[in-house]
Amino acid sequence: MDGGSGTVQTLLIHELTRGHELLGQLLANLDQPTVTNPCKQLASEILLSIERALCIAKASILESPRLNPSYGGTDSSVSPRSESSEQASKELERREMSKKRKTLPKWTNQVLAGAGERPEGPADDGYSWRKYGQKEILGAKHPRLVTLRPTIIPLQHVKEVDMIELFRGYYRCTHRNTRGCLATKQVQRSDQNPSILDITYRGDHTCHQKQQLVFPHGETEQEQSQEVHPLMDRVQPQHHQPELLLSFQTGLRVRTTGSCIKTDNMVFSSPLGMENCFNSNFSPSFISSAASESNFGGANPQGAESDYKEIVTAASSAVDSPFVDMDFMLGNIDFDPDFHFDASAFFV
DNA sequence: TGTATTTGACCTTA
DNA sequence: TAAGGTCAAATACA
Repeated sequence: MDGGSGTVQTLLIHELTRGHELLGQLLANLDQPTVTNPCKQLASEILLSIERALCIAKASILESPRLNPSYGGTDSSVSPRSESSEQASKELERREMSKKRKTLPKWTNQVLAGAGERPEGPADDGYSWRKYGQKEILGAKHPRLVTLRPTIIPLQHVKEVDMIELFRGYYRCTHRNTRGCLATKQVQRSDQNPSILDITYRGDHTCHQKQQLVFPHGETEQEQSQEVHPLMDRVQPQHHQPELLLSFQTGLRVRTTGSCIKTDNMVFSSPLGMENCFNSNFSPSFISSAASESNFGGANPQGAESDYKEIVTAASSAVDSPFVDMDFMLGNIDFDPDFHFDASAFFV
């Protein structure tokens, strides 16, 4: 694996070097007050370059635990150890995993639970999930409708909606063991509106179940929009996506505040990880409720026939993740002339 | 027989 | 200490 991390480091150095060079060119151009377009282009290229470097760095960080022989996956090749040392090791692994999960980006989807909606939410969000647990929701506002235990009440006699009301289901990526994919999701009935399911996703898929890895740089945004985050393709019919992108390009200003990137009416705080970093222009978190309304409002061709629609609400905890602040591609966004980018912060 | 789900126990965190 | 989250053995299913 050392070779792999060496390649990553080389890429990182290459991208940072290129960013530095481009920045030098930009500074040279800034000395010519009449020339503005090259500056703009250079600024875009620098951002892309720096962002690639950040993604590479993130990947390097995320990969590193797997290089560690004590990584908590199922590794049958681990040599036998004494019982006590094995226990201590397991305990250590558990704590490390716990810390790691805590830093994973987290975001929530709200899904209208249609009739027959399964507790795990949409039947297909593009990834395969494996249920690993279920817990009763304590302190839920909505009263219990049944006391559910399959051994007490036959499942066929219990409405699924009743089950959702009582429990939070825990799901993880099927490829967790085989590919070390740490993505998980939790599904529960919304406390505010029982007809809505809250689906909380945590962590990005590193298993590449659905996405292709890399888009050719010159690919059109429409082509890129066909390959969206698994959550996005539930948000709206795909033919609406170019319009959405257009709205980003024309109607929004981008500003950065701390680790979040905001627009005038929404907060960008992407949960995307390495795989999406290179091929997505936006994440589910980009869709504010306002945007959802404007795009959904009666124009959804699926309309009432649709089993559900998703309302992407927020990136609830991504803010405190050190990995999320620049996780989307700015290449397709025209910069506001007033936009100020302080690249020096990246070189401290 | 392999894979997915269920569920009680256990661990972590606030 | 209670609640959230995860593990892993038992069980179900294709």
